[in-house]
Amino acid sequence: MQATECLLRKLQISRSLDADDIKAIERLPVIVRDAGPRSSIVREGERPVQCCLLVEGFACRSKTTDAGKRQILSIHIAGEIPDLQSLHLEVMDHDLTTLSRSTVGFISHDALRVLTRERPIVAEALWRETLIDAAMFREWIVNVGRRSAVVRLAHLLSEIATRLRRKGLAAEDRFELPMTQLDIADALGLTPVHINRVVQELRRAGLLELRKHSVFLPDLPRLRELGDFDDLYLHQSATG
Amino acid sequence: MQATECLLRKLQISRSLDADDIKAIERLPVIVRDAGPRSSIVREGERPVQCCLLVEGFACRSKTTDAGKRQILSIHIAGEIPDLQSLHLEVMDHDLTTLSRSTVGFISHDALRVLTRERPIVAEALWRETLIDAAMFREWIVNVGRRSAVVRLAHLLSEIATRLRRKGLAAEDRFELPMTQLDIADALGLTPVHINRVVQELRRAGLLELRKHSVFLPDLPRLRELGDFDDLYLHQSATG
DNA sequence: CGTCGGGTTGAGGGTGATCAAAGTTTGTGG
DNA sequence: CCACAAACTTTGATCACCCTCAACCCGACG
Repeated sequence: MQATECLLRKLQISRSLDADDIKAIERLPVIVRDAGPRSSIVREGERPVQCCLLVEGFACRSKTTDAGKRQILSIHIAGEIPDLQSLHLEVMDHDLTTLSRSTVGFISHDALRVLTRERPIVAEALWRETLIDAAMFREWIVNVGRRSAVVRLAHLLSEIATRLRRKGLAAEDRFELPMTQLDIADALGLTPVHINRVVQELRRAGLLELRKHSVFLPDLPRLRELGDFDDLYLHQSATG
Repeated sequence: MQATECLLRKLQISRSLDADDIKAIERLPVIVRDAGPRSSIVREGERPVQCCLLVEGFACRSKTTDAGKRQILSIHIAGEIPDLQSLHLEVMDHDLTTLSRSTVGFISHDALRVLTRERPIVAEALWRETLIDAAMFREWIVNVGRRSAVVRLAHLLSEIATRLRRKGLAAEDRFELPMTQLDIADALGLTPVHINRVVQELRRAGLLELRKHSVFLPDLPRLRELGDFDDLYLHQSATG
């Protein structure tokens, strides 16, 4: 019950599920497990029979090119189902890996399919989640395709801060982020060396304090402006 | 009836819809219209009440940064519904524009919602389409994030060739592509000047003939290899 | 025939990559 | 609690890919 709670919180933000919907979700059989840091949940090429609900911790999706370069596609926080797409896409086209030590809940595709076929409103809420995912991918494309290194980093930090805040997982300007500078580099399509320099640039500008894995953003408005960040693409506003 | 035909062809590739499903889709009220080249279909910030079925022609989705740089997010060909996500995301987070003169069919959200609530299998087929969309975004991120200019272009051409072929819209190695070099630049996160040089590099390598808008790919296997292209992410294989 | 969008070419510059090494923190086992 | 290894961060020097700016060319179209 605890595991599905965070899922419920997420889905209810945007949809009004009725009491039966909520009960049905709470009845979902979830197998909860702990996962070490940097452990693989699913890999490209596999055909999962379950989805992974991230109950606590951080995870990321990534692909690796023939040349061996890794590109991180998205960062995931508690309450999200990073591989929901596997419900209708038979084979994984990317990897899903934890960043921090995490607790994950596995929900079988069968159970989810029963749920979504019987409860179209729940199906729509889940569908919507995958659409928001896609919206975040679009913004990610813009970030790596059309912005300079500093702006990319400012944007990434702004996004994570905003999402953590929305979920009530952290203060907006201060949170733990279990990514190394190498991870950040792979997220932004840059090299770790250059990330280091850009981090220092943000530090000097008074926009970032980063020690180990703890982030403090002293001036979020300016960071957002620098990062060309507009949260429209997160599709969380009250009005829709 | 003609307009929904191409949609049906698409959905049936991956799903076995029953006769009633098919009838229900055929009964969808579609308003068909012609659209000039480079005309806007929906813009960022709008709240569409309909989806756009691309019956003929090419379209693309794009976003523009504060700095005024455009990033193309995807190319769309006949039979696709580039803004299907608007069914569950109230406001557009990007633009949808035609590339060539096109014919488009508009289907109201209301009609689609009725259809998907009554027919879960159709809903799943449409959901799946949006998931494939997301998979293409992921690959696009890798393309702009981690590949060199030549490789990016080779990849883009390989993808378009493969998709056109799959839909039976063109021979795999020869097709019309109504994109200028500026469009290609915006798709790959590069400048038109550099695209021009890279096009010439592919020409010299005997991998591309590009005249006006007609593309010929003399050696697709080598182009695919150069472009690091693996069609897994298109999720079209017979086995899943 | 002139204009315009788009393609092509050249020169020079800058952002970020690469390579290499040293410094720092974290974790582990003695 | 210390010693050591491993992982990560930082710094410096050099390099290359791609950008910028600018001009010219070409074909389409009025």
